[in-house]
Amino acid sequence: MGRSAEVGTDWQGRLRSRGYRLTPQRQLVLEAVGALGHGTPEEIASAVQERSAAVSVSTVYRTLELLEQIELVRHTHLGHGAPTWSLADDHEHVHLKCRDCGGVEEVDPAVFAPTVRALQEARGFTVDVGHFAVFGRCRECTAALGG
Amino acid sequence: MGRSAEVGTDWQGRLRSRGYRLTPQRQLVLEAVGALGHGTPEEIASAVQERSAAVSVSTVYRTLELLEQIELVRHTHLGHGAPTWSLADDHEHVHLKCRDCGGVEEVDPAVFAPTVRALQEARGFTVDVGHFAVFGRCRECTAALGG
DNA sequence: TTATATGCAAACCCTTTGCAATTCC
DNA sequence: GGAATTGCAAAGGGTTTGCATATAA
Repeated sequence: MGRSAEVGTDWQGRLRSRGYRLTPQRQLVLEAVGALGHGTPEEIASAVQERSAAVSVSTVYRTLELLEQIELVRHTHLGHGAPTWSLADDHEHVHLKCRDCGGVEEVDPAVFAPTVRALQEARGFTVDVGHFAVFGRCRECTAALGG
Repeated sequence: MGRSAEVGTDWQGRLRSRGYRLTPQRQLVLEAVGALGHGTPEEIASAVQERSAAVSVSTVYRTLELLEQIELVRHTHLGHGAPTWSLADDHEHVHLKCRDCGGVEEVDPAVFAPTVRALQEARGFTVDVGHFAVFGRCRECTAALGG
């Protein structure tokens, strides 16, 4: 949380080259995602509004969708609530979500390499390991179960 | 879809032994999940209502939660919409969801064995492979991308 | 100038909740 | 009889949409 990342320098070009306009809102959203590291649309909207009062939530949603299309940001589903957004070129990782305590830990995507390879070969399916969290029970909660 | 499964015979005992009551609504929900194979709360409610007109949606939600606690049903998040519920003792599988066409295919959980083992050893994290779908791009959509 | 982007408010989907009436045990 | 369960309707979170206004190019 709060780990900040640099926004890449080519974002203006990525927008322009596809005929999209460069607006203050888009810049602010992109910077907020970078500054937050992870954030829900609500959190991103708050961060943006600290800098510019009246940026609407709809604009945040529309902007995130747009920025995702041009691969500047991505989002992950951690569970029931809102998804969390981060910069696309930030260090990728997989989220482990505990069913009992609700805690989220991060793990290197390399752990999934054998599975990713197997699905590619068996099904021609190219996995995006980070999009959904991995669900289960963490060490502490397993221990607390007393088993 | 629509693949039906038998509801186990001990469900009445599982409810009673924990002090829960046996109600027509609970039986109907459980049977509907079995008959549907997979279903969203909305779909389950519809199926139930064909048999008994005025079973409310709230009851379906409350019942699914209860039946999950006593491990008679389980649910999976396939993406943005409502989760899909199935019988707990039905053949377990992992869902592969395509980012482009939105299609869902099923795969044997055994594919995840190496990853599950690695997470257990490295983190003490016990994975429930079926709870979230695996996201990516299916063979057809990859081909359609033109190489 | 004008198509694109925004703000606002209302609508939307999915789910939960409070409460009075019902029902299982 | 009394606690557990239900139905209803309202509220809740998260997200999308229609439309008039504003603005980047």
